[in-house]
Amino acid sequence: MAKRNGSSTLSENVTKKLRSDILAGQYEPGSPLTVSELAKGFDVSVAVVREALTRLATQGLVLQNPNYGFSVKTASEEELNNIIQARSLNESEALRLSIAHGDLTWESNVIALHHKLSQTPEFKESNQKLAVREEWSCIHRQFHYELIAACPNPVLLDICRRLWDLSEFYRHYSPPQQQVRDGRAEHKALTDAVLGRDSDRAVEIFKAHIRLTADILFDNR
Amino acid sequence: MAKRNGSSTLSENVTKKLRSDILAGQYEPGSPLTVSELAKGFDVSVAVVREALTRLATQGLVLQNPNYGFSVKTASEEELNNIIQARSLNESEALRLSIAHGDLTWESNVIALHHKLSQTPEFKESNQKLAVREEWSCIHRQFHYELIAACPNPVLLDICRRLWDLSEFYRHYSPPQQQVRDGRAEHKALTDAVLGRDSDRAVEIFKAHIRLTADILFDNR
DNA sequence: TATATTTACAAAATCGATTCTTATATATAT
DNA sequence: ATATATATAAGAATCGATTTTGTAAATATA
Repeated sequence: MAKRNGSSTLSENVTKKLRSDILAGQYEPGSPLTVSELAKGFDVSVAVVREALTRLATQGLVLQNPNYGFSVKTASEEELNNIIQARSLNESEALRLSIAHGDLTWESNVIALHHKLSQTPEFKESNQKLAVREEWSCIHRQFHYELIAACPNPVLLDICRRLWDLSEFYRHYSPPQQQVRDGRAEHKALTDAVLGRDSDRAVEIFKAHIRLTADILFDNR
Repeated sequence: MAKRNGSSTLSENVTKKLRSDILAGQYEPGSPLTVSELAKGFDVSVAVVREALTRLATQGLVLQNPNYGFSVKTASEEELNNIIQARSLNESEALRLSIAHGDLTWESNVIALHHKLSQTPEFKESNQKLAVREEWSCIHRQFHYELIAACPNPVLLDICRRLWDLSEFYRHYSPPQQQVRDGRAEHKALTDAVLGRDSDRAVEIFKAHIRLTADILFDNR
């Protein structure tokens, strides 16, 4: 850090790094984020870190208690359900609109990303336990985002993006998955429905897909 | 400003003031928000204003161009339509959930706020033109928020709150209304449907209500 | 004249230091 | 023993100054 490259700002860079660190599970949920410590770690001033934390707090990934400082967002099954419900609502609608408006280029991108996703391993063996690979995580996100990318409503897309971040948070922090389901089949079916312009079916599959994700995370049966 | 009261922070206060100023139409859409000027105006340091602007930028009321500064959000008919679409989706769902979960206290609050709203004049004559009264604006907001207050999903409610701010922005900045419709009848019908626990009807009225609001603002026929 | 380079300036971004808050520990009083 | 008051230290919030960036005017170059 400490040096600016091109036209970006330190605040922007620190915000991105901090966000991806939090989403990648670098910090425990609820653990304090001390401004001065982070500033030392990133080798920037407190103002920069403060601005980054303020951004993340407004987005809900970080909590802010006035005069008490910042902490990583906490996790609860109840909140995950609420996030899934909101995502289900907004991403389904975005998906419908995307299917209705997508052109050939969009179709091609969906196919390309589905292929990429299907060829990328989801887990890695590290220290006896399964860990989600960051690369897969990234492609998975791109795939889901591409599905709704043709939605012509940026306001809706922005909501979807933020809700995605919130669910992504849970993917890394929750108790380790008991079962490993085959997401590949679901992604394939979803892609087929989308390319076949079958909105109802695509939405149906999508809703089941994210519902199941939540269930597995907290091991509901 | 310059002095802190109780447990709140300067940043919080400035954020609130700035937000309500923007929503009340104090600044032109797209006009620059110079940090140092605002700091002088509020009698605080630049850091405080910067933090406030960062928050508002993350919420979409302010635009931020890296190394170029902040400006008030711009307004377009297209964006208003997108906001209305997102609001329609989220607030309708929140309304359904609220109607399904609301208890007696909630019912009473809805009745109380509807009464208050119905007894408050919407416009005031100032310099030949109609201006929205801030007091009405505030009660109107409270009324709509109370309708969905019993929704048990805070994530959804937060989305609704933000989208409300974005539409509120348009209420003050758009070209002056040609026609003055009677919102009272609509609010009455909406309240009746809600208290009668008729979700479908309530949502139907609500959607028409906000659709009409957008149409009038940009004078669509 | 048109284009490129330099300079000057205003405002943004960043910094390091100072002032406030809160929580904890210690002391004093009931 | 419990409650209240005081001291202290860690960290948040704020400040004013410094550095960097982008814009526009001025100058130089083709």
